[in-house]
Amino acid sequence: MDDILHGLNKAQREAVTSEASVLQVLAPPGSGKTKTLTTRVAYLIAHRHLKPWNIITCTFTKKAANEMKERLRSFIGEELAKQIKLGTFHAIAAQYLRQYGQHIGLAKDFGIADTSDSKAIIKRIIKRRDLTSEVPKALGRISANKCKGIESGQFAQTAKNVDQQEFALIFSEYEAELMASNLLDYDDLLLRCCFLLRTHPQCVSNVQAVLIDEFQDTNTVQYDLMALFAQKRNMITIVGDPDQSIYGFRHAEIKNLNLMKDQWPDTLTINLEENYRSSGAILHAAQEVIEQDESRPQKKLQATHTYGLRPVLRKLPSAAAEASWLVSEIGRMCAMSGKVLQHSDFVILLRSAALSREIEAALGRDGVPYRMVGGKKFFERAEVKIVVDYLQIINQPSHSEAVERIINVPSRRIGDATVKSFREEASTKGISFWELICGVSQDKIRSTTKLPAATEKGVSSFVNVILSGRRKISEANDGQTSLVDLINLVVKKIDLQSYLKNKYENEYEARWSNVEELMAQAADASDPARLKAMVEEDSLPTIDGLEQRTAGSEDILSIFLANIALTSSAETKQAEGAEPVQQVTISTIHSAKGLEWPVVFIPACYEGSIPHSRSDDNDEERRLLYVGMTRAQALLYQSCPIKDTQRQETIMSSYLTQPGVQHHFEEHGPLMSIHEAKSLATTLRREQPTTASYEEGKKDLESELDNYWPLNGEQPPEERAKWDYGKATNHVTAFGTARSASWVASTSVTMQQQQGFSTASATMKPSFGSVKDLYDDLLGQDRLKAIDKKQAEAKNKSDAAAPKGKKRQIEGQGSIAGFFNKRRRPAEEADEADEVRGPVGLRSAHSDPLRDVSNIMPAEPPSSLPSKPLLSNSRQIRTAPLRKAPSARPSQPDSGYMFLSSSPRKPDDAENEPQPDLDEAEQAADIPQPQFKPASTFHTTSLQSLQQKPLAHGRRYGAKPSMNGWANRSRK
DNA sequence: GATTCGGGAATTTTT
DNA sequence: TTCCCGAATC
Repeated sequence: MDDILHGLNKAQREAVTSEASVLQVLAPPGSGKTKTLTTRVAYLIAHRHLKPWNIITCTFTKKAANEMKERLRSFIGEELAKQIKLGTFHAIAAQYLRQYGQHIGLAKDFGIADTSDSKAIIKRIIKRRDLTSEVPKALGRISANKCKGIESGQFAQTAKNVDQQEFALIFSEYEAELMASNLLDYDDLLLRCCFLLRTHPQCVSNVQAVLIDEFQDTNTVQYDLMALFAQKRNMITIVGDPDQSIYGFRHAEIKNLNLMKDQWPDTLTINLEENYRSSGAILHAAQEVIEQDESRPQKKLQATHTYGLRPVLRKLPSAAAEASWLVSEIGRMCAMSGKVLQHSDFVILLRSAALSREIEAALGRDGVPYRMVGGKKFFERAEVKIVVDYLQIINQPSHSEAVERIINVPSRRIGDATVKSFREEASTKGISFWELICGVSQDKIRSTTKLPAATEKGVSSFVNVILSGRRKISEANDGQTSLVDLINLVVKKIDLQSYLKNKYENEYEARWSNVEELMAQAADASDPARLKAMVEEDSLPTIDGLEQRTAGSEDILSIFLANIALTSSAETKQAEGAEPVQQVTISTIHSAKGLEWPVVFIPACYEGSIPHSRSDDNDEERRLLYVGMTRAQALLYQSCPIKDTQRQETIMSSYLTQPGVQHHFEEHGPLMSIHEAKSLATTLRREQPTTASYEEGKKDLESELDNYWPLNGEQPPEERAKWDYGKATNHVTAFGTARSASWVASTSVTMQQQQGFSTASATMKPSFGSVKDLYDDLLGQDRLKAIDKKQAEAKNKSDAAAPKGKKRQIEGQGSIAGFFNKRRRPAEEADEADEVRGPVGLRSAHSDPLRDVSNIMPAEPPSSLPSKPLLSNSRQIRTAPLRKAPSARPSQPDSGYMFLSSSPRKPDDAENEPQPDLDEAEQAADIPQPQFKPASTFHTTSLQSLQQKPLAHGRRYGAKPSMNGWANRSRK
């Protein structure tokens, strides 16, 4: 008992051990939700003597399911853990349908239609009927209805206006086509399972407990399914957080929380309130954002960490600049943190996967290893999909979608027209597409479709591939089924290698390695031990008097394919004993849910991206940003290019420009003094960096500061010089100066402020300028030369060795002088720019800030103090007022930086606040926290596989984003 | 007449 | 990458 409960706080413990039959655990991000749920499962088994195979646990993503499985394994051991029915709603539903589907007239080998199948079907219906509906809209509408449990017949009866009737037609034809191909779409899996459990409650008569993760994301059908799973004993535990509801587009119903209370009036609700993940500064900022939603009930959120480093909100000239800044910050943080941070500690969270382009390119340029999660999935990559489609058809030839998709891949001179004719013929003859072409090629059917000789040959070669595949399976039935052999057969028969070589030329290797990856996975799945485990895991407990169809080894292909359809991520298993690959993660915010990283970047924070222009639920977009922000443990970066990818001016996301938000952010990356590096390590519960390791890390750094890109989002001088040559005068009149080297010149802020009134930076607090001035001056005068000197030395050194990352080195800067001039203009040189800069009013007050600090320090801290505690009745950690700073600012640069960055706690705290400080953080450190293990839990792109298999072709993380396809474009 | 090929445009989030 | 269009090609 103690073992299991060890390390839980009071509320978590209460939730885990609760006697309540129906239990809701509501919990903010980072409060150990999933941990609580997992522990409860273990507790139910160990102390309530529930049988693992009678417990159903549903998650929303495969990833979450795997995480939980992993954790359970360490809790109750491999044996027990694998017997728990744990998976996504869809996976569990599919399991029930495979085993009991015959009771509702479902064929055993039903296929699962993925989105592209569904789209293709709808598209065809619309074309055939000459309708005006748009495919994605129709699909969404179909899904919306299905999620609410409305079937096509029902809808047709209530359809009134033309629009509804047209949709009713699409809906019912869509259903008919699925049926004809023996396919279930994602919604069908849930719906049919509901139907099964309603009509045959015996199927779940064994179920003792049902647990649901991320309950706020359930839709109506999933809710029903949950209730049906639990119908015998009504033992339900859910965990969730309405603030993290980001699946409205998938018809999630937050109402389900209340519905549950209505349905089971004795539902017990337990709130978890303590956040163990993020630094106080990050929580404050995130809280400020989520509280903009006024319809939202107030909630407690208690930070357990120190305030830490303030989040960063950075402006940059363009998406490309943003990407390159981001990559340089990753490098800088790795170096400046005294070895506390490494690549795998960073994640880049995107609103949409398409935003990854520039970032992948920038990472590639600097040779930073990365992997992409979400976005294009492994099994949807064209070359993989081809093979998978062949397998689908071999497994189940009635899968007409797949047939149509690849009958002409590689080209067999079977074009759209032929396909269309076949399709129509098949439907008039009442047979499937496959049956038709099979008959035609064997001269058993006289086709009405006229075929040229070449096409006819193409058809029979296609049929041949499928038939030999099927033969292979039936032969293998008595011996060993080998998926790998099957794949090899397909690959050979269609000569996939030549096809890929032709089509992708220089990308061929990467493509082919994806196919190899698929084979590796197939090999993995057909390993006898693994196969046995798979079949076992896939089986439900037997129930007396209920006929069950069991999976045999001949079903390995079915199971393999079903797994593919229900898998968002193909995890590449880490080779045992191998060093985990250190790589940065790129992910969509949606896919990052439930996970955490030490450092989080959220780029492209502008209107249209987040909130997304296509979204109609502003609150959900805000929650999405909140989810993104709260993934961060120690450091959060948000950024906004002032021009988007189309070079259009952007407006910063309104969530970040609301009054009260901006002062939670720093305008540039942290200075990362050794003190800050130590505090970072504390938040992460890692070993403190030593002075030696800190200095060591900095050695090879090009710049110790986030100072290359001007804070106002303009181009840095060098880049401007490139682009604006000859147009400089315009800029002088419009912006004050073309040389807006705001990053270092002591006076640049003056200019920025003037500019601020006419640009987005108007939200900037004027007083903040002086702080920045001081910052700049310190840099300029005290530290700068030393830094540069060291850098120049380092540079000389590294020049001798092979220089890495030369992207920002400036041409003709062989001399150190050139380096100084261009990279870090010393303050005295910057003065000459003043003339162009105009009024210097503000500047006069602190022309010598080093001597006269008190003059420029505002009486009250301008911006760094959160306006209010997160909640009035909770103990909060605050930053110290800056006013203490002058005295705290001795001549040693280090402490000066410390104070400027305003992140570490100040002596004031001790007097004013009951401080949950280091001591408490250390207490918290005793609590074992959910540790995310990126390398083993994530989908890995082929880029990783490229790295793991030493590449034959010498291109690792190449100079271009080789996998996202955009590379095609730049290829001539 | 059908197929292929090239160029240009658009691309939310997930099971 | 996919989709669409129109022109070149079989």
